[in-house]
Amino acid sequence: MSDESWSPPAVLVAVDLVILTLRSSKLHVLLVERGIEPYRGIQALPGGFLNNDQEDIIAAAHRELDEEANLDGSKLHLEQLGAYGQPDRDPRGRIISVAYLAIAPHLPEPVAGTDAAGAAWRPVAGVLSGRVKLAFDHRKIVTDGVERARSKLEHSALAAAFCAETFTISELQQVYEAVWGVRLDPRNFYRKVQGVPGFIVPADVTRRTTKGRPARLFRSGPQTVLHPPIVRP
Amino acid sequence: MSDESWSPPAVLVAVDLVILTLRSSKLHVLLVERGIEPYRGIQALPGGFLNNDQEDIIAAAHRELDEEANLDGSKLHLEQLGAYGQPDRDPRGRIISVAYLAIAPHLPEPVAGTDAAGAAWRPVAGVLSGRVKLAFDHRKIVTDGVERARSKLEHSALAAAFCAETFTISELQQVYEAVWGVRLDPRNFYRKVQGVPGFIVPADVTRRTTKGRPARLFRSGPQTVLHPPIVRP
DNA sequence: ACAAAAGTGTTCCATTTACACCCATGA
DNA sequence: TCATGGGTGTAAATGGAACACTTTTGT
Repeated sequence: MSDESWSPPAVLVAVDLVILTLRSSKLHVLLVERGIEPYRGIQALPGGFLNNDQEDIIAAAHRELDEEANLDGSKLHLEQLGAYGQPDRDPRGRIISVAYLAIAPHLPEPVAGTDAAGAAWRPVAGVLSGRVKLAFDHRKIVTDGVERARSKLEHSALAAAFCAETFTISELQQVYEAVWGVRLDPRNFYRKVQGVPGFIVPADVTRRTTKGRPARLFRSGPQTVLHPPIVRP
Repeated sequence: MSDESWSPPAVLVAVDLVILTLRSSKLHVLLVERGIEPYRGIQALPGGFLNNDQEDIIAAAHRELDEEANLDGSKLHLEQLGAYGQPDRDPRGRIISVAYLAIAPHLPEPVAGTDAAGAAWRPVAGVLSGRVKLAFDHRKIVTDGVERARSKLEHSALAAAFCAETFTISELQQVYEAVWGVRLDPRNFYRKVQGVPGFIVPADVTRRTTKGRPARLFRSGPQTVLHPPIVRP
């Protein structure tokens, strides 16, 4: 404390990404297989170190999103989860990771093309249950990310980030059902969502059709906080 | 990326504390006057650098809580707010700050004795409105901390952390009113709080008295998440 | 015509709100 | 006995859950 020659320790800062999306109505997270030690061959979150000491942390998150997941970060939802800094979390030394939560829309493309070895969408259920082993403290980070997403569906317009630019109300319902892991009544959901001013706005008279009566299309509205909220059952 | 000799940049990591408490039924935050440049003489959050490269971040927060605010960290609520890492946030160079939110009970003691120059409880209203100037990005951090507290009052037992070991229901109500900045009906609040199983439990038949009918005393219950929640009006 | 999904109306029930009222104590 | 805050009862308003029912399309 009173040591004049003392100077604060410098540490390495990494960024890790919890990228969630919906595939066949199930919640998935993007994982990569580690190509180097430690945890070589084990699944891990995409991420990496800051590029230089002038790079903003969220800019590094955007960059990794592009490099490792081939996703245009400027378009999708990205928010900070927090800092993970247990001294022993990385055997290479003191590394503090700032984790981010990203939500990717369900794109028609088959898989995310990436330069990282073996990047793949994995069902979140397998990760949370512990059936999929993760490197470092990444399972804890995924758990926190999923809980954040679950919580934010209630009070924010986050659900729309899982959808394409335009979407039907039942597509939106599938987001809530997949993330929360519950079944919702389509009729009540329909009105509840419509009853939140500014959450979703009608997109033209356009309609899309698969089977049954075509649904109206909507796009994300101006409101980011939901009044009233869509509450979990 | 493909540069073999590249190594990640090391940065300095600091911890900043948003310590909230209630004084005369108003929400206050602990600020210190900076004794050195940059921002000498300006109000700032208590905080400091990691002690060494083995110190856990939350341990550093506990230590600063003790050093700068003379508060026993083991007893009060402490949770991470997030990492603040804009490259230009500190003119001395690249410093990433991990911010924590702490809730201190309203102690009978006059002021928190501290070794930092001019530590004092300041009304949060003055800080949020911009009337009190803060160093670095600390105003943003306080804003985030207060919003976190407001939000967590709804779904968690955080409010009890503002109170002494035992408290009356109307004291608990004052917490909600001060943090949310609203008036609540005492009669409905009384029942609503009692209707959440495990939130508060009766403490003996003991009672305290000032004016009017003495109130029953309660202590914090085992439940940390509130079912049903206490919702903001 | 039928299946399937979209969208509407309505009933029932739990929760919330507003407020009248009673209780226990100090001065 | 009066003022003051603690605590209870209750009726009206609100909002959510459940579900019957109508609409619009493809086959």
